[in-house]
Amino acid sequence: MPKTMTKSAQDYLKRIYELTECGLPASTNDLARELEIKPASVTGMIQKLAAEKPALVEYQKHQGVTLTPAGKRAALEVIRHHRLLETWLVQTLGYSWDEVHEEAERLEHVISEDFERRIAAALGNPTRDPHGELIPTEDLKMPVDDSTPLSALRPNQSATIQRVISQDPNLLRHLNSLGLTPGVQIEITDYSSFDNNLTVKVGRKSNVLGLNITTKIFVEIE
Amino acid sequence: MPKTMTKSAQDYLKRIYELTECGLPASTNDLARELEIKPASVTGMIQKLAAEKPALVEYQKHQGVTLTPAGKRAALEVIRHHRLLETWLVQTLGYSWDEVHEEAERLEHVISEDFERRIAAALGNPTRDPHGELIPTEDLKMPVDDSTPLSALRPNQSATIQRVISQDPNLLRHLNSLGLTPGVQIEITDYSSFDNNLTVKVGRKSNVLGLNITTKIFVEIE
DNA sequence: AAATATATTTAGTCAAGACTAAATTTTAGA
DNA sequence: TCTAAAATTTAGTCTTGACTAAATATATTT
Ligand SMILES: [Mn+2]
Ligand SMILES: [Mn+2]
Ligand SMILES: [Mn+2]
Ligand SMILES: [Mn+2]
Repeated sequence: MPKTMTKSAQDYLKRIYELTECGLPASTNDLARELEIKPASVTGMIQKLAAEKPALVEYQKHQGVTLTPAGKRAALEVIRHHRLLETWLVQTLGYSWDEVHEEAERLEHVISEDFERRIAAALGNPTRDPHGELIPTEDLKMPVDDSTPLSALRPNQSATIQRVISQDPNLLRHLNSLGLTPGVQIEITDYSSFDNNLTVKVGRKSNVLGLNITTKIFVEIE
Repeated sequence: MPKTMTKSAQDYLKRIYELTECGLPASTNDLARELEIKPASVTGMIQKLAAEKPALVEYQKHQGVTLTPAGKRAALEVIRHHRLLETWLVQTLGYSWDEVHEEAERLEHVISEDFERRIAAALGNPTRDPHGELIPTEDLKMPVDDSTPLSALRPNQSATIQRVISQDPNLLRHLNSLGLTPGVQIEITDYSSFDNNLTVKVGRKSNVLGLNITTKIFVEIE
């Protein structure tokens, strides 16, 4: 593995991991948008990552990038740091799930492997972070997630919320106020085919949720 | 205050603070040694810090540097981070006092003010770190330390260890094994004027300590 | 199949922060 | 006080990772 890894390289690899989870290469433009870096700069960094020995990304001009095994390991290392940190900020310092992302984004690059092991052990080797995202294992395998988007459910189905994919603090606070957080049981009571709204019952309260929300909540059907 | 502050600038300011505690300006060479950076590079950075608006250091060629009020505030902010982090790593993650310095050295630059407040509160606003160093207050005042170097004590004097100024893990482990840690009561039973060795009683054990050690332990005389 | 629009890459620039080698002070010794 | 040593600064270079503007390749329309 490459001796040192800059914060920048780590952030690129992490984003490439996320963008290629669907199986397709990550495009320069998508990466640029996610990283908030101009496309020209992204091309430059991609070429550098591809030139490392061993290569961290597989790159062909105009065809996007994918991670090599070494790049994937590096990405999973950062993602493990990030998700353990978020979990730990929530559990031990009383952060709420909408406050942890930014902090973890900076800490993830500087903690030691020792620190990583200590917080993992202190938390009891958790498998999911506060948003329900799976935490890569210590040997850097990403567990498989078999959850379904809430948007795919229909009336009379029951489910448990597994994860919420959003880093938008406002949305997270909103969902929290509705009681829509990982672990919570829900039931679908209505569906409108016109706007794809779902009526979701949590406890004794019901809420009508649009696609913008239901595609971001993933559940396990019962 | 300057908008952003790089890790480098923070490390420079922290070292300048430490080197100027005695009242004298910090020399280029001393800074270079402490920072493990070549003197020529130190000159360059000093000039940059002096040119900031507001200036962070007072600098006259060949005369060394001192901190301006703004530079001192920035230094104390980093030192507060460092010492709170060390305390917290020891208290909540089971680090020993010889393991925390390196980790804190990296974390100190990336934690938010929110994080700082949270760990300070969780620790009960501690006044000293695991080495007994005073922690700057939230409003960035450095408490005064009235402790005496152990080397100044003579037979029949009793004292309590306040702080140990060393970042050398080997020395710290050695002192730990001798029971010479902050808070511990000691008594001087012998002194040799030839080599300045002191015989120090801790509990029921006695140890003969040379100047290399006795100048690094600070005590409160009883 | 052109023509246009979009995406991507190249070329050249910049700032930060380090380094080496050479020049210049300052300090200390004889 | 003059000289040699030590400390410090200057000048010029390098790497990293950004940026803009311009060139080129790919995709989408007509
Ligand atoms: Mn996150
Ligand atoms: Mn990050
Ligand atoms: Mn320390
Ligand atoms: Mn540091």
